[in-house]
Amino acid sequence: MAGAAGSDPTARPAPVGEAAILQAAIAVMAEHGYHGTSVRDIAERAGLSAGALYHHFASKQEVLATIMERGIKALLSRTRTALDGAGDDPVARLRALVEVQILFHLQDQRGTLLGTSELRALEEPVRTRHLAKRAQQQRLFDAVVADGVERGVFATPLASEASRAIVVMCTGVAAWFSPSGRLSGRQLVARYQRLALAMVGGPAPEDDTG
Amino acid sequence: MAGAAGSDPTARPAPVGEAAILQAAIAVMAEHGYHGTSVRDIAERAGLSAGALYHHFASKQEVLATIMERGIKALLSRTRTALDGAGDDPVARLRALVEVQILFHLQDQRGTLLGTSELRALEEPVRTRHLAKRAQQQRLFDAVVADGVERGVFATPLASEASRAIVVMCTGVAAWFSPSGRLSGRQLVARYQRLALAMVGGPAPEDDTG
Amino acid sequence: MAGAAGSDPTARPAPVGEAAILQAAIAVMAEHGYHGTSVRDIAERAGLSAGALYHHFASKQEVLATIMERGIKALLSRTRTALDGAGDDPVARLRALVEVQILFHLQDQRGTLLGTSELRALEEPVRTRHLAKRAQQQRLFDAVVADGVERGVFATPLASEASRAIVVMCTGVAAWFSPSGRLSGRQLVARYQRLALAMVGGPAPEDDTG
Amino acid sequence: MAGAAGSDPTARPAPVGEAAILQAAIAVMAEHGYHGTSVRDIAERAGLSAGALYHHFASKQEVLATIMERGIKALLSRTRTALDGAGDDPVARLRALVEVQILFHLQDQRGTLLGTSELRALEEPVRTRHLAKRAQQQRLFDAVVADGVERGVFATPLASEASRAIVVMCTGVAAWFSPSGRLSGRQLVARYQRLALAMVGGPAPEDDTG
DNA sequence: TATGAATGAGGCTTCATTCAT
DNA sequence: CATGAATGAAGCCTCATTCAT
Repeated sequence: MAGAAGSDPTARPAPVGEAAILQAAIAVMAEHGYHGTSVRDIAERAGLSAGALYHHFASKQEVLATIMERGIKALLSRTRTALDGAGDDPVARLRALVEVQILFHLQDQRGTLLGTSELRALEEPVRTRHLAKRAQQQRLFDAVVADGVERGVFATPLASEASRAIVVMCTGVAAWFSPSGRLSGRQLVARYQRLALAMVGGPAPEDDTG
Repeated sequence: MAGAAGSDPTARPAPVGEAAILQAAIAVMAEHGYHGTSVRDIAERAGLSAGALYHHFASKQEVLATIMERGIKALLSRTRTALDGAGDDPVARLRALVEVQILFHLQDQRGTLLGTSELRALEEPVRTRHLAKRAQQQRLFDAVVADGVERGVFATPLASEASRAIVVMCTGVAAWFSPSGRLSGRQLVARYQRLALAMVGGPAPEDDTG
Repeated sequence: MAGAAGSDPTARPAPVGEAAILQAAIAVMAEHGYHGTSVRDIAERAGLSAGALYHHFASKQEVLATIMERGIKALLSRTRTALDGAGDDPVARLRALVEVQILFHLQDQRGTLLGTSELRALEEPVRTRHLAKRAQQQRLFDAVVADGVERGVFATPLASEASRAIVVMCTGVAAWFSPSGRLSGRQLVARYQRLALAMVGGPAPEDDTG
Repeated sequence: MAGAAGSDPTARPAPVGEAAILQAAIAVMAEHGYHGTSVRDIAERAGLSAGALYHHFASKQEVLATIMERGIKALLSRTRTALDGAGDDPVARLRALVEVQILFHLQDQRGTLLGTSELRALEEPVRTRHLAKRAQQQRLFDAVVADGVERGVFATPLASEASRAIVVMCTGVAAWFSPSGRLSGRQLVARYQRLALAMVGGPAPEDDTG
């Protein structure tokens, strides 16, 4: 069994209980969607019976809500942390934003897919709360871009469109990126940083495209 | 009844039969997804009984397949037509691509949402065919960008990333655009054209942001 | 099959649809109670699948509500009709009340059992409505007894207790009466009429105990 | 905590273990019926977990059986004790029967409701044993009434109907009596004694209706 | 074509019961 | 004794699909 012996200190134990269910649900729901996934699908993948799932969550909907809430909270938190460590320069701040956005969505590709496609399956009031957090996240980008424009570092007349497009394109990587593909995650970050700077009319970087 | 009298020559008659079903299905499935939508939901919205739907389509899956196939074919066709009329200049060609991409997704916002989120619900072999068409569509963008780079009109070292990001961001408008919002469709086109040019390192345009 | 041939003109056709379901539900629920009866139990007894039941009723609860509402309405209606035909004499009126009460509960023993034991399973607001009708029914008895007392025909100082006890004892016959038992329904009516008159201190009748 | 300190010598300690479970089960089952009550409902109300309940009873059915058996035994025993203390006079004996019957059902209204409505949920062979005890109880009334008739103290020609009706009406008080209502238990006893005597054609009492 | 009843599978959830801790 | 996680059966209900009318 996975994680049975103590031989490999780096091996994570197979998740149990709540964690196993959430992980299974992310995997299955990302593939088939909320309505296309049955509680049995989730439970089977998590290694327990359908009924047992209800010892950890009150409903299938609560499973989705938990996934969505944790996901957006983690993204917001990591984004804020990145900004805190990025200093004052708008270029550095935008690059930090793109980096964390790309890395986050790559590490949690399936969660991201869920987050974008299953918003409609989220019931109120969780849905409204979730949308508010997404708007917060967008505003973090808006503020950096606006600040750069104000200080003359970014030259675009399309601050808000650029800001939204950057978020959209960074989120979009989750839909097509493959870890076994042509580019590594780090390379992708570098390229999208450059792309983002181009979109806001920032200074052209030295060659950093890996 | 809607569209009964011929008084208003611009009023489209209420669609019937197949057309009514497809229109209803797009509306309902865009909101709740394929698996979140029942045949009854579609039929009710189309104004007939669930059983009657089966006189027009063999299955719910066939309804989805029809929507998806028609959608991607129309997009490809309109894209090709736009390119045919755009002349030889890479800038004009890219602008034409962005224009048709944006306008198409705005005119059929719900169909676009379906196309991106319900690919997973499409069964083989339709799914593979659909993916091939999407790749064709992407390659039309890739070719224009690559051509521009080759001819020195576009300066980006990230041709393929930019090309994909342009498609992603244009498709993305369907998810947030509101006809009653700040920008008209035409203004949006102008701004996304400029944004796209910035992404590929094209020549900065005169001010055209509306 | 029941009702297949036209040979017996008195044979009622096997009920179908709604009627079959209600009849089946009364039978099964009277035996096992609302919560002890599954939708499948009802459907099987009615000769259809569990799913088909939902073409006729929105829920199991609606089946119960229909049974209960029809039952109490029929009882009230028959009671009022009986009073209308009973003339002015309190003795005749009380006898009419007892007669209809007994006959009704004998003809629909299982429905009566449901009505008394499954009130608790009835959800609001149907439950409150049902209780109001039951109170109306009781008041019809109360009025006859009070009138008899006022006019000196009944001698009891316990009008309201007697009135309630009469209703309780008449309703109670549904719980123990057997058509194959010692007494016929008509005999039972005669005896309970005499008993009721005794309870209100009415005039002793000639011998009418069958 | 309830009953924690010994300060109030009249306060009963909160029941624990078996007693708590039985008390909880009576309360919950009287309201929702056997099948409408889950083991969890009982356990929660008794203040323990569902699993713990199985340290005290082998099954939900055993809980019901225990309640029903203890109830009918107590009623029979108290009835016999009352008869033993009532002397030889049929009037006194019938009054004693009614008194104990009413008081018992008032003290244990919910248990009585269970006893009448959940007989059907009782499995064999407990059910048959229970019915036998109920018949015994009825026969105690039958015997007193028959004796009174034989000795010319009661004048009714409907001995067995009256006897059954008396039991039914006395049991029925559990369904409607409210301690906060118009009548006290003692008053109710007096009135039902008078009513019972009227039913058997016994001698009219002095006024004792409280 | 259209309907509405029917079906059998499957959906989410609850249940009585067991058992390791 | 008590807990809480687990299970397999079952409960209510919805679904996609079929078919007689």
